[in-house]
Amino acid sequence: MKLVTWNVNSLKVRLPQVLQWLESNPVDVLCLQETKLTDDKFPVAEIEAAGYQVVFSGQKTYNGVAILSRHPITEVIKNNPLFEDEQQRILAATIEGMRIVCAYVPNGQAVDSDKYQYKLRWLDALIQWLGTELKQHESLALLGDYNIAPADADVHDPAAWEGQVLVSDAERAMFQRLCGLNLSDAFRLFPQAEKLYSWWDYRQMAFRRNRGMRIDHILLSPPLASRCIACEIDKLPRKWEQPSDHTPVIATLT
DNA sequence: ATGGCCTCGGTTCGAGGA
Repeated sequence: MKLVTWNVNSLKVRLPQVLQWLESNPVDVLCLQETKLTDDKFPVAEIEAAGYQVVFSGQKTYNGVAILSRHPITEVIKNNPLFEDEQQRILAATIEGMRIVCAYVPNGQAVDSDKYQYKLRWLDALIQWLGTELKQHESLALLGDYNIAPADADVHDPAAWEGQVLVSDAERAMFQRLCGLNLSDAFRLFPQAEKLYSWWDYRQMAFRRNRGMRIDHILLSPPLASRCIACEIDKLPRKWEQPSDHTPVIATLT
């Protein structure tokens, strides 16, 4: 069983890459963020032709999430019922007995901005809601672009980023509260090489210099964590022409 | 020192991302 998250930064632009990646990486569940498509423009036919069922929740220009699955998708929820939000950032569904939550956490822009306060409120509400979801679904996976680098090991230059958005104490405390729901960071269940990241800025040749951050995560509740045998970041699509600035993160379960 | 890119909408520049 393979569960994947990938912020594609426009599915309109990246659909060929998503299909190409799936061809060489057949997976069970693929959560996408930043589709940037209204639902009427979502490429359902192309994705179904590739052998996947799909649910999605989008809006114009910004945000937008989708879940692709080899298996039947049921109990779909769009957005957090505890948090009034015009932005389409959450999609939850039950697949093969697992509660799959696809999340695009707000970026936050800067720690002194309104968007940062929105990010913290959004995360607080997510934690509240996941608490209730976990009571109903023992096997839960939260996959997505968290826009949080949980520790300095997840940041190419911790000193330069200290206190900034994506690494601030308040954001990291939110990540720890998520883990406090008894969710495990799949990536850290295993020994990993140093300086592995999931996002690199398009500017400054950041990818070539490996100046990145690990901000895309897969958190697993205990029954799924105990089944998890690997978690990897696939850097290959970041090397393609016209790439997303994020790469897929893959958890393999027995 | 600063910003350096990409996407979108809608026109050729601003907003947002991270």
